[in-house]
Amino acid sequence: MIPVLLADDETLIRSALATMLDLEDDIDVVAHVESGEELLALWRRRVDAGEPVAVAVIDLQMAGIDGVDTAEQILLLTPGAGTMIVTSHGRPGYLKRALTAGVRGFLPKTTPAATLAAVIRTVHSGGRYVDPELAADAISAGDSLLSAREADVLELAADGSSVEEIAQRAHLSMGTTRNYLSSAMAKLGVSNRYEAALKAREHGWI
Amino acid sequence: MIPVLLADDETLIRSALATMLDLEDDIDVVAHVESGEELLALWRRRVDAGEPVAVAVIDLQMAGIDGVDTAEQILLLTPGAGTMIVTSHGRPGYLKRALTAGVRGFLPKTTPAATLAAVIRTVHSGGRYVDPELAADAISAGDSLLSAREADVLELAADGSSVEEIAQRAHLSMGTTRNYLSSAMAKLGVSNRYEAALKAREHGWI
DNA sequence: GCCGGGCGATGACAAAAGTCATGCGCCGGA
DNA sequence: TCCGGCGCATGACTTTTGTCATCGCCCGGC
Repeated sequence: MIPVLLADDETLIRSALATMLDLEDDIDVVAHVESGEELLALWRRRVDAGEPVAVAVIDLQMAGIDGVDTAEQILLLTPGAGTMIVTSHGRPGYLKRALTAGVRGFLPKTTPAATLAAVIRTVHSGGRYVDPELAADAISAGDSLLSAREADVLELAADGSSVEEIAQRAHLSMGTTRNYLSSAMAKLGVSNRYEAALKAREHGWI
Repeated sequence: MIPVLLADDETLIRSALATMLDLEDDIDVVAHVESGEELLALWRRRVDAGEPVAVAVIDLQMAGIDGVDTAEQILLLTPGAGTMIVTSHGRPGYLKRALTAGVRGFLPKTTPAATLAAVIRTVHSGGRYVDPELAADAISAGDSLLSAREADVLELAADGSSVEEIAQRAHLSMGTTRNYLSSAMAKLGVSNRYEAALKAREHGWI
């Protein structure tokens, strides 16, 4: 039996996944929780109790700490632990972040159900699995064109702030802020910061 | 047995929900599909074959026609049919749209799993169920402040288009477009269209 | 029958946003 | 050591936005 922990903030989905996985005879969903914090607490408790969990299946977007950060913390506690991310939004940037953090499975929620169990087994036995389409996207997307400051400023621009607000929040002058926005827009091939922010977000760069 | 049809574009979620619902002994998930179009086609086929489906459980956000539109079409085919919406994003505007369309169940995906089956039974027996929190939000949110054109124009502004593009797509002059944007911004209490679009979206008004 | 409000448009103006050239300091690689 | 790139900043300039006053048309309610 593979002891599995499940984290997803959508209770309905989480319960349904747990029910489905429990029908597999080599998978045991020991618990499911609704946040990264709870997952970490539970993971620690199981380790301390001498009943470690083998694989954590984590939703990418959750309130509080997100899926990748959660996985990162788990891997700090238990290097080589089996962690995998499940997500609705398959953005290449997240995949890259996840793989860098040491996550061994990355699946969009559009994956056929049978794949999930299969990937849990793969991850449990030390293997890796990344959704092929996402992998292709990530490869074609390549690295971020944006410099660190350009990305910062774009991120602050994403909620519709004025240059003045962005400048204040980034501790920059307004002129500098506009320069960064301008160069980010040029790199992304768009003509205003909102499009730039949207595009950068698509690429997973901010 | 209550014959149920399930539509959600996330295969993993859809299969998991189907598996879970099939464990209930009075619910029979006759099929699950990944789009509103497929759901409609299947619904029609079942009606023609004399084996009508009792309840359609539909995800709100899908590629192609969305959950509410799908439900609306179903209710056109089979007035009084049991339709319910399940969603990740509980925005009050959607709830209102859904109820107006005749949908009898509206649940966020954060609902406990047991509720889903219970609501299917409620809807099947002619009742209604709306998530209490969402209902409260919808009541406090109130009606849209925006006129039809203001909402149109804001929606077109949401992807970062210039006034010129918005004007073209809305078949308006640039001046008129700016006037609508301006009045929408005033009504929403913000100082640019991107903030306005974000705020309107939060309220479910666009 | 009149009034208000939505819809559509103009024109003029002020305020943001975006562009460009240019400057300085710092760091890291050739 | 020198060059290039990044980070940060100014200033001057153009374009795009946002605001406002004003106009006309049509519709629905009083």
